[in-house]
Amino acid sequence: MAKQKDNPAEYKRGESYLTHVAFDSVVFGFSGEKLKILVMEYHNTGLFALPGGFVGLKENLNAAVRRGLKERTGLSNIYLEQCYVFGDVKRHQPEVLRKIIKENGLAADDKHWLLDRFISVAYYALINYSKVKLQPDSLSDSCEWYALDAVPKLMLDHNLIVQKALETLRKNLDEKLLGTNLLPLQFTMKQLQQVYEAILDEKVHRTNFQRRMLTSGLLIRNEKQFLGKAHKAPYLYQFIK
Amino acid sequence: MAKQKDNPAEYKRGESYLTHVAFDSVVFGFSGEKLKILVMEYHNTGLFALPGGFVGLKENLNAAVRRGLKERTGLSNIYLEQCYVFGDVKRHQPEVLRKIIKENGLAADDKHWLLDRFISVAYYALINYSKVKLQPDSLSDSCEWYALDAVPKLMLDHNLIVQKALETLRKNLDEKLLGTNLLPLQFTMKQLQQVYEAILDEKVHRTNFQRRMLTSGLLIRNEKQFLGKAHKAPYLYQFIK
DNA sequence: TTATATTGTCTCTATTTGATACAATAATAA
DNA sequence: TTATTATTGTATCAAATAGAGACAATATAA
Repeated sequence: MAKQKDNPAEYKRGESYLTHVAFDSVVFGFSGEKLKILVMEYHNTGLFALPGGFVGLKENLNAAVRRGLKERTGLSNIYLEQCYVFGDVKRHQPEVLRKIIKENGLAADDKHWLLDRFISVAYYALINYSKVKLQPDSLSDSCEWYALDAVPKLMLDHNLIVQKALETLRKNLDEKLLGTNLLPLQFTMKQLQQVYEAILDEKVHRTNFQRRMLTSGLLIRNEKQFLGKAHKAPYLYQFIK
Repeated sequence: MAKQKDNPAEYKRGESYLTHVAFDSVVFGFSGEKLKILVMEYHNTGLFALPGGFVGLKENLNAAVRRGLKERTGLSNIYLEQCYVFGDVKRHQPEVLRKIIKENGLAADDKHWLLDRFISVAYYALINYSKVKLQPDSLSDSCEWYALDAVPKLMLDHNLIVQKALETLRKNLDEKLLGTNLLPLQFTMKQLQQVYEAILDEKVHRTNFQRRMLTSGLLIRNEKQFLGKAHKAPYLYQFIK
């Protein structure tokens, strides 16, 4: 639920956002054969959180999430899916938010809109890791990639959100070769296999995987990729839209 | 987004609910070999809507939805799943809500909380049709079953919500024999097949369906059901929890 | 030229799915 | 009592799909 907007007065009073509604994004990237997600860290608090934000009074929910992602990653046209709404009362922990507000030199009176209860709509996003330019916002001093097996303890129920996002991603993985969203436009079969293995967290049989991908009819084969390695060069594939 | 609570003053001012957050439920039942859903009609307005409601200030989102369903159907322990959050600006149509408020003799001043913009969390529920005792609320004069192919034009984006719920249900149909939630505790294979056919809106191959269900290991076979028909009596099955 | 690591294809088998045949049977009609 | 009828449950084909491994092709290094 990290903030992403920075317009002074309205922002402080929360007048430009829908009250009680927030969103959080689990942004997946793939690098070094690992699945990673974006995590923000707040100034001087030791608190980690998922990138998120609030919905403008005249803004579509999905558009708000895209705006947030754009501000953090610089990317538009991101693959994005809703995954779950977290609406339990116990996720309301004003003391946590108060800490963040205080450390940022804002007035943390009890009426501050950030101290209210929020329902959070969770999304997951799949992005091309190498295209991202990370941008923290004014409340946080970093926005960094963390491998899934090294995600720190996050505030509120954000670790739960990560779990739910991963489950949803796994469930949806096969429809239209979702995994390709984590790769550049052109990729080798091995890369695609590694993405699958990272998401499913299990090994995949190489030649059967290759057969399945090729017979899916969703890939087109391009020229070969010569990397100067002492073995047969792989073809480059790309997803057919 | 039909209201479901009736406590006078607070209700009018909306002080007991989270602002901007609503929920709508697509309640599926199975009867007469058809899939049906619950639809409410508002007094004197010709407006039809899904049963829904709002979330208490100290109430879990999921609990609010269960409360709503309990009030409408009398049932607890309903099978319930989130399906999507509808958060577009264009679903905000205060004139529609104003009409409902007016026809119910309430003060429809421009500040009425119902006229605000709402994000709606859509759920679908699967219930045992024969167990339901329908209850309209004070704003609506009916709460009735409609076959899926005979659902009237609903207010706002509620027809879209129905569509999304059906899609989600179809996608989830196979996990843990979802369809059994629409049947009594014990049922014949034919009934289960009819539920599948109603949900998928297509015929299913009888003996292959039977094989698939039996090998799933999720059904236990009980005694036979003798209905006095001039043919072999079917076994009764039930879902293993 | 040979060796090496990897890629792409093929094959063999096992499993799952689709389609059909057929025996079992609860009530009814003869 | 016996034959008839509409189903139900099971078995058995073939076709499609998935799992496991063999092997040839090949881009570079030795």
